[in-house]
Amino acid sequence: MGREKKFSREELWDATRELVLEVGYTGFTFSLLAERLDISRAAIYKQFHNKEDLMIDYMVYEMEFSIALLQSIDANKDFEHQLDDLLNKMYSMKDVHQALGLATTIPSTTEHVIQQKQKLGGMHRDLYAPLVKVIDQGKSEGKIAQHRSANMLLGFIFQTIDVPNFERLTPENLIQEMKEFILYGLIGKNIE
Amino acid sequence: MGREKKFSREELWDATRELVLEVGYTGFTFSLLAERLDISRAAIYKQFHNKEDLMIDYMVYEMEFSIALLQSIDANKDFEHQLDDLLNKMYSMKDVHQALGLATTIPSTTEHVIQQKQKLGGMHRDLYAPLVKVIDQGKSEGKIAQHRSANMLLGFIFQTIDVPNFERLTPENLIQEMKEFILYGLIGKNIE
Amino acid sequence: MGREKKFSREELWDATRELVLEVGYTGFTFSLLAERLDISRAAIYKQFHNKEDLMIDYMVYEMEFSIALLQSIDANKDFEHQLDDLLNKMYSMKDVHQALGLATTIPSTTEHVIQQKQKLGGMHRDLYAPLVKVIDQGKSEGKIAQHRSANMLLGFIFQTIDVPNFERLTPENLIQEMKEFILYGLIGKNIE
Amino acid sequence: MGREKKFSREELWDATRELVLEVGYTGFTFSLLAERLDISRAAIYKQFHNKEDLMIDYMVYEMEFSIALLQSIDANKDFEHQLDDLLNKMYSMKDVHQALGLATTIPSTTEHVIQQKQKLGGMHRDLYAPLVKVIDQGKSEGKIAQHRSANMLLGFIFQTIDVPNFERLTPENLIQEMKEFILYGLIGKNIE
DNA sequence: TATGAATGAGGGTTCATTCAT
DNA sequence: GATGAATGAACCCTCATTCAT
Repeated sequence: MGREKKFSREELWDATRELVLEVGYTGFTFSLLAERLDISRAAIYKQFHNKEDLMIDYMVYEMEFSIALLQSIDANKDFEHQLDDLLNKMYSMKDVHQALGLATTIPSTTEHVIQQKQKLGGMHRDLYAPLVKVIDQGKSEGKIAQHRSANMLLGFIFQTIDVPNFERLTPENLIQEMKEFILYGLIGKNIE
Repeated sequence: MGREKKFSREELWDATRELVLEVGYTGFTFSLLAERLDISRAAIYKQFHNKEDLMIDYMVYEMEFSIALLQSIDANKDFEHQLDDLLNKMYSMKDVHQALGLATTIPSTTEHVIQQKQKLGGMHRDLYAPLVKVIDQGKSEGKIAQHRSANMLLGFIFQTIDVPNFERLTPENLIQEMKEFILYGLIGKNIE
Repeated sequence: MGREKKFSREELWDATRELVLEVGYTGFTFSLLAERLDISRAAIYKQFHNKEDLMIDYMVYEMEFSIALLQSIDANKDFEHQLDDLLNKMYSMKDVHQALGLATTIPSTTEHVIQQKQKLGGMHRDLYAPLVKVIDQGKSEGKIAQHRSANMLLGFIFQTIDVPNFERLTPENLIQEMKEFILYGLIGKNIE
Repeated sequence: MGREKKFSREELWDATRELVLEVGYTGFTFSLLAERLDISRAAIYKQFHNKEDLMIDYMVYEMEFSIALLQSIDANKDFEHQLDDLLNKMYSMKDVHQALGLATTIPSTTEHVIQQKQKLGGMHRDLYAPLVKVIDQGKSEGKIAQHRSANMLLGFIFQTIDVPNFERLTPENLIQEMKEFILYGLIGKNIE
């Protein structure tokens, strides 16, 4: 009963991601989204009470995906292989990660947004958990000094992933560069 | 003769910087700027044809300041001291640097914006020039491998500077952490 | 055979009355009505082509009820007792009467509305008929001057019923005040 | 400096009054108002932050006018002449009075509205004050019983003024009818 | 030159109404 | 007959920009 939906959640989130990456959070409008999905603005309002509700739900969706992705890192491999895996996966979610950075700019006007923001806060820990394990593996292998803060190191890694690719390296080469920098810094491995 | 300007460029740029940091590029409006300077919006329009023109000019202004700052690094010191100096200076322009990051989001609608964007591209090189010298110093001291791309390394450094300070370290400690990561990566100095 | 109706007319008019009194005519929406009856909006549209059609039909329904109520005034009692009865009954339909006042604000867009508005006009006479009898009784008892227009006097009575109860009198006291004013005006009975 | 206003406050309030009487508070929109004044909607927003602010200010304006009008009743005349004067003046503000009745339906969303509502409350007393004097005059002349509540009686008078003119009497005759009803009620003067 | 006033385009949102199952 | 989904028109409001003094 009732007629068939013209657009699925999947389609909606895909279009949302595209648009957020193209025009940013403030540039993102229901008009644009509706146009891209070839539906009316009102149709979206049937499912989301307002723009903020939609955006925060989108972010939770992306976060869940990211968590699942990072949780799939094989904890049985050695540190270097785990790091490889980690960097590849983080690189694949690079764009989305930037979009998620906008979460902080969503004003908390509705109860729903407040709740979802709290949820996102909790998910942040879930996202970091597998990464902390990688760092720990590094420490247990004696590769990383015990005293270094995993959070800080992960912060650096996340930042490094977002480096602009001015030199237009291939993803493989770019990731290789990142890996070298992340592991050994400016000084590099081969020196001294 | 004629009426005296009610506001100087200096005041205007200061107010612009404050506002951009407070509300972001999209939140930045002529209304806000006029209010802060206690002048009318129309007065600003006399000097800048539109919002984008003003923003791009502001960025050129900040870039010039940044270039001057980074050019003041003493090329006679050794690599580590230069790097220290570099990081401290970059840290002090951290916020502005983030604001500059918004440059990419300015749509190129007017001829003026297109020209200034090109100019900014050129200035980017000027900004990097003193930094490349630091890297070169590192290479000449045998600290950095010859084959590594200075641009890439600088990109990493810039990214690292922007790391979020979740652990609320003091600036001194934060810079210390950055330095260690930038120099030696995850692996760190004391290992191997 | 056919699905059973999920809601009766009675239920629908009850819900309509509640809502109109709560939110007014313009605040009244099919969404609210559907929600209160726990059915879909479309189900209402099956029975009423549009909002105005429903509202005008609702008013005819209320009018019929009001007519029946006022017709129950016992024409055999004397003037004062009839007036008592009248005021009590009018007071009990006070809210609905106010709601009916909104009828005039319904735009006559459909043929149905136009017809029903005419019907309402006719019913207005039916509503007034028993009241005119009360006035006539007053005249025949020599309480009311023959020359006075019954319609006009009834208009005054209806207006008086709607007086705002700023002093928060009990209904009994309020009705008593009304009665005194309606019968004797400002000057009052006990004077002269 | 700056260009000349295309519309004065006076014009704006006149157009507002017309529209409110034509379409009611909820039917009143900035679009309609702008169209009638032949200006853009945005021009109105320059002067009033939102619809409610405008409406509440309009009501204060009308209230001030009404107060001035009623204060001009000559307190030295006798009761009947004062009442005459009163009814004539109230009749002339009949429409506005109906519009003022809508004040209660304005939602209090902004601070400004809340303040103005309080102000209106105070003005209500100012409006009633000269009327209470008329009642008092009636009492001192022995025309009105001492125990009767002036507020209640004024409520009745206000209601009576709003009676619908179904019989299309001339204003003079209508006022005459009102006066008779208000003074002597149904029973009338000449009886007993 | 600086200003107050005015404007048009566009964003967020609601609602009466229609359509397809 | 009942439903869920979709729609377009209209509303409130903001903002970049222009105009006339």
